[in-house]
Amino acid sequence: MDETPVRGRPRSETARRAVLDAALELCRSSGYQALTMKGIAEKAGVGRQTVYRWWPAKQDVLIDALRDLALLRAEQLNPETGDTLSDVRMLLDATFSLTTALTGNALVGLMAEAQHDPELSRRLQGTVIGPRRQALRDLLARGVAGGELSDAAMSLDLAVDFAFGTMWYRLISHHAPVDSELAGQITAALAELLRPDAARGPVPPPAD
Amino acid sequence: MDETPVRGRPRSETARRAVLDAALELCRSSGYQALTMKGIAEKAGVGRQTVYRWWPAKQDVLIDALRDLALLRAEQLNPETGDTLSDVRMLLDATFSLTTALTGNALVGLMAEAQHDPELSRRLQGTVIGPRRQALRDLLARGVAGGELSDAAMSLDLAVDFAFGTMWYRLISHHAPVDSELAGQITAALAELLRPDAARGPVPPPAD
Amino acid sequence: MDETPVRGRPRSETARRAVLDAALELCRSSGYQALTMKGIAEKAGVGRQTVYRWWPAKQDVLIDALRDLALLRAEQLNPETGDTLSDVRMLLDATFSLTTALTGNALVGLMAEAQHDPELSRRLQGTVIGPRRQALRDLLARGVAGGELSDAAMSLDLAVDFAFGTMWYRLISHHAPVDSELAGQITAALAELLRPDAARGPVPPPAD
Amino acid sequence: MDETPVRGRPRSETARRAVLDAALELCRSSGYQALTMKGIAEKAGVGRQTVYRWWPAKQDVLIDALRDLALLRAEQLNPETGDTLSDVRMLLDATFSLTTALTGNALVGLMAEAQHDPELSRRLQGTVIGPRRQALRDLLARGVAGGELSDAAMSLDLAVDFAFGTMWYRLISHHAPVDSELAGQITAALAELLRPDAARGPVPPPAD
DNA sequence: TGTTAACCGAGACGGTACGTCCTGTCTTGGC
DNA sequence: GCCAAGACAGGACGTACCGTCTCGGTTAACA
Repeated sequence: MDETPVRGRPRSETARRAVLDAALELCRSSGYQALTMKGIAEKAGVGRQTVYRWWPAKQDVLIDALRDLALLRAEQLNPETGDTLSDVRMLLDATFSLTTALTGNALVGLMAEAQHDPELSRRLQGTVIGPRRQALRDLLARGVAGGELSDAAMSLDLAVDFAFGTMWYRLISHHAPVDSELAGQITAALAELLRPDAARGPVPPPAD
Repeated sequence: MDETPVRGRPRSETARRAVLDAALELCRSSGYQALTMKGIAEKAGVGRQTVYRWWPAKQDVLIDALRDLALLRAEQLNPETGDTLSDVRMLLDATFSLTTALTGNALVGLMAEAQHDPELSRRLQGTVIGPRRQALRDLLARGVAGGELSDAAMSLDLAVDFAFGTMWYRLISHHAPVDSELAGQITAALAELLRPDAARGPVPPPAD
Repeated sequence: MDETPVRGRPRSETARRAVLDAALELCRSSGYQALTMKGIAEKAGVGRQTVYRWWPAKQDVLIDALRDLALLRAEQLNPETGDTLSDVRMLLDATFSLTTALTGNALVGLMAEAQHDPELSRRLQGTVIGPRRQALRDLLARGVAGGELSDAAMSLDLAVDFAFGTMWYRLISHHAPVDSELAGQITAALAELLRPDAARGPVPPPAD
Repeated sequence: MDETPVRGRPRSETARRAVLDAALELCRSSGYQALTMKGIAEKAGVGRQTVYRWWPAKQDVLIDALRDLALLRAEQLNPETGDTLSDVRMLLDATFSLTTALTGNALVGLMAEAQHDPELSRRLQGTVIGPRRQALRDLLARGVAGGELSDAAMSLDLAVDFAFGTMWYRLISHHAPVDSELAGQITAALAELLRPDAARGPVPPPAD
């Protein structure tokens, strides 16, 4: 293979972990806005240049940290229990369990930052948002194909929006927890909305 | 009454409007993170102290700006057309129309900032989030009371989460617009979920 | 007059003095090399920007500080006691008394820095070096014109070099003090070298 | 003898020369302040550790480089032509010829650095300054002993200060060259000041 | 003719000063 | 008293260099 020959002192895994851990912890305790490259370096007991050497900005540190976490718990995006609704519930459960207190601030802060950083937005879509969204949609589509579900009355895209929208809404607003019970409730609601015999109800008149 | 006798030069309405407009415009064009008290003052052509005199922080400027906007369009949170679903749709329409390009950044940025600012969180709940949420819930509750809807299969709170969660999700993620069509789709979905003859389907077993 | 109308908060004389004093003191105690803009600001209890606002680099701070000192003691470069040698001695005395422990480091450091900073070199020549040198040369020239001295055997320029060269040599090398006694000895030597009846001795053959 | 048996790869003379040359050249072209261990290593095409292994600081590199140069041209500190003034002139010539463009920056920079580094000061005195100074003084003392010169009117120490002070003054201030002509002029002046029949002139009154 | 140990390059490491920018406060003159 | 201007103390930014360290490779004297 074209394994580039390593020259010079190899990268310190200790420093890498210390930085990622410090970033998540600081983000949890003080919030995304207060998160600072300098603060990360000091908390991690690491030189400032060591942070900048590997991550251009605090967003990159956080994304790496989140990816590390996700990899650890990447049970599976595609549970395949045979039953579509069970698969849905397991996917939602697994997803919700990633939105812990440790990661909540980071996720919301990153999403906010992405409002005016298209590149960051693209990366978040590609790593954090997109795969989960696609996985759920695929599950539902499989259910439709198998006859368990029907998208006659409601588009699958909107169904997915319902599920993850509720999650984000609660993550942002904190008016209710994002837990396993919510996963069950959402699964039940999706079952209702996509039940095979559903017919689209009468659409209310436009609001003009 | 205790009308405090005004002394000295009265506050300049011109400066006030210039500051609020500058804040929203800068937030729109450069994002919440890049928004700066100094930047607001310069864009508004106003001394820095003039901004600090009336608003302690950039959040306060934005909240005031948003309130001004909302007041302008506060047709009503409670349309009362006689038909619950029509009322719901109108409320959603009115709400969605406030999440324009001009305000989207500000809303999301404020919500992110509120993650670690309980006071800000409280104020947002009291002004931006809470009233709309309560208004929708009240509409649905009235529909249940009138027999048009039923909360047998799904709690009204979760129904509200579906509606506004989808809105926030799209505001954050930009994968689909927040428009009148969405208002119609959500209304239809709510009608389905809360239809009087709905029965809660079998809940899938827990994932553990 | 075109007195520009002052706008905004006026410059703080307190801060100015604190910076100049801190710079000289730090230069004295730790040396020119260790002198730092950051260090100056901290020692002066002043924001870093306040230093940079008025002085681009540490050299500029030092030059200002030295100028302040020199102005305070600028009795006169041209004593005019009637007797040329007395004038010479007074000029040397006044000059040597400026090369205190407080300023020695600064002077030498600045001169060293000027080795590769033509602009700094020019400014030092114009403020610190040149005027003194010119004043001494003028005094000697006046003595020659008055018949008290003669430049037959030795150019006045070299005579000036002898006087100030010895001063700088001792400032740099510290092998002997730069004090009033030295002023007397140099004056006597100059009197000898420039005595009216001096004739240039036989020049030794070139070394080749 | 205690010749430690050399084991392993011997020190690279190539690297040593490259470092010394790079240091002098960088000091000449960019000045002492801008001289950097990193810069030296890179210019020399040598690892940074190779520089630090042999020289603790940039001063040490320069001193070694200067010593190498001096050794090459160490014609002699003690010419012994039989005539004291000729000897003096040859010594000054040899000394001045070392203060080339290549070494001027290094010398002045080192002297400035020595202001607050007693150890460096001591080493410079022992290698660069002291021996030359002592050699000149010895020459003059020999002349006094032989009756060619007299220290009745002026101490030999001050005479030495005149000679080397002028050199340093011009090295620092660049207002005139340090060349063979200067050596001749200084020799003539010393002959005048130390001529056997000189009598100390009337000392001007103290300035106070 | 291997062994072997010091050499050498490269470059990551924890630090620190750089000069810039923004913060929130203050202090002017003018309106 | 409000307003613009702008100086103030403070702190984070991202860059550059410091001196130390830790790698893989090289190389020459010794065995």
